[in-house]
Amino acid sequence: MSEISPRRRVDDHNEELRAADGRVPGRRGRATRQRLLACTRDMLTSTSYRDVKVIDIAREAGTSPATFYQYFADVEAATLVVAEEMAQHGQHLRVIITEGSWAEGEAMATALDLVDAFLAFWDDHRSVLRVVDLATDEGDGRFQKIRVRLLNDITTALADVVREAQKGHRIPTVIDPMAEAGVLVAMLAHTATHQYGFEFWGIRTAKLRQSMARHVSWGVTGIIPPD
Amino acid sequence: MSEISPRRRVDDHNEELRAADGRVPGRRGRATRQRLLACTRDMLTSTSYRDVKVIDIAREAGTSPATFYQYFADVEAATLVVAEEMAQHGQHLRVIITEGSWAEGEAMATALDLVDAFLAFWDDHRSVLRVVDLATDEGDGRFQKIRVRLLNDITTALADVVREAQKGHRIPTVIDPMAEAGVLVAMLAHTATHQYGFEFWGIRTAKLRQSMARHVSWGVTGIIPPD
DNA sequence: GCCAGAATCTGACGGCGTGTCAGGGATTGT
DNA sequence: ACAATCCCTGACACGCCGTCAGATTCTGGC
Repeated sequence: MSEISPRRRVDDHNEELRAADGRVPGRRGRATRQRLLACTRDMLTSTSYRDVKVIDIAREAGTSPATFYQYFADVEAATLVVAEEMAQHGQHLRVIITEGSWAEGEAMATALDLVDAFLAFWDDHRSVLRVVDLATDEGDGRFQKIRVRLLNDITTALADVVREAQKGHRIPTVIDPMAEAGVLVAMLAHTATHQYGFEFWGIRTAKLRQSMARHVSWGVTGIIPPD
Repeated sequence: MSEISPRRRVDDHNEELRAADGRVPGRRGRATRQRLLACTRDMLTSTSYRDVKVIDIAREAGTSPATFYQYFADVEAATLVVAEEMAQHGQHLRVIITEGSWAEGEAMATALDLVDAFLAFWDDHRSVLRVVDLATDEGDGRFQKIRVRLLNDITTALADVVREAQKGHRIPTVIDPMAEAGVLVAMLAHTATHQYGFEFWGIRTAKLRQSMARHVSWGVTGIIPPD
């Protein structure tokens, strides 16, 4: 049938994009693709994951289901791209850890910055993050990869701070820096995900923020924060 | 059409069970219902949540889709019952907190017991728990209720320990006991959920266990655990 | 054991979403 | 203006959903 075009140049973005039939999409095609991605993101926030239908995304984007399949194999494939974009935006969290001061008297403030950034980021991307979490947990390697890309930088950055504290003998060496950092990230991620649930049963976010920052600060420096 | 039977006696279980047409199911009916529930549980563990179909559950249970709808409105309704059963089984986690000793020198051991019980419980029920998490996060009140029933007892039990430590001035009173307990439970829950993910990228469960127990122990008693 | 009546199950059907073509518009370069 | 290329969609076969009416199985009284 249709032979693969020998022209494989992509002078456009970073990746080699392909439509279902092997074409390299042009300007109009890429615009449609972006529109579909945006609508996927919207559907994800307004609809239960189980009920996100190709036909709805297409309708919302003012196009037909067949067009959707030109660019994505299924809803999951589109979601994957949306998740990838989100992970890109998460890189700034790392900077807070590496640039901030973890010295005595300043660690708590840095920890609070980190907590705030976490809560804000999770709030902005909650709908995508919950799907990433679910799919990762179900063993989907592609989503797991994204989740790792997002969290690994943060975890290793925190682990570095732990190692520093271990050099100063403020944290026992039996503690594994990566495990310690991972546990802290887990705490941040889960609390951020269920922020609203906590509020719902009477716990104020301000108080959560304080408890979290306290654990982060102590966990990575070994110094008990001042009251 | 069919009037509701005036016989409302239920001398059987705790709840008033009704089939789709208002009947009170007898022995055979209840057995079928249980079979469908078991198969729902199985499908949930072997299939991505999005892809759990009524037709598959029915086939697995050796019956027809129409029979499924006799007992449940949809897959979600059956999942809800499965989740409720799971929450019942989680009550034993509370006992570890209330019965265990949080005295200096013993708190770390109690914390380790709690962590182990958490990891084991989450491992047993991972597939149901991830759906509960997703649905809760999507704003489904029924699943949220179950989640609360499961976690609230644990959280309040931990909060009580925190309050005790505050009386002894080992934890500053600016800390909100429920917030502190909630954060610790979040840490336990999230780490337990993604246990395999951690292993996958080189962090041993034994080390996670240690870091978590350390945070729990310090968080509720204010005492830095011995190395 | 037999039968009426209740309890339970299921075949069949209309409706809707999926995923795939082939073919028809739209856009671009010349 | 006219190809050549790019992009979109109508139409279709398939599969699952959710609901009946009616068939099948069970139960208690005789």
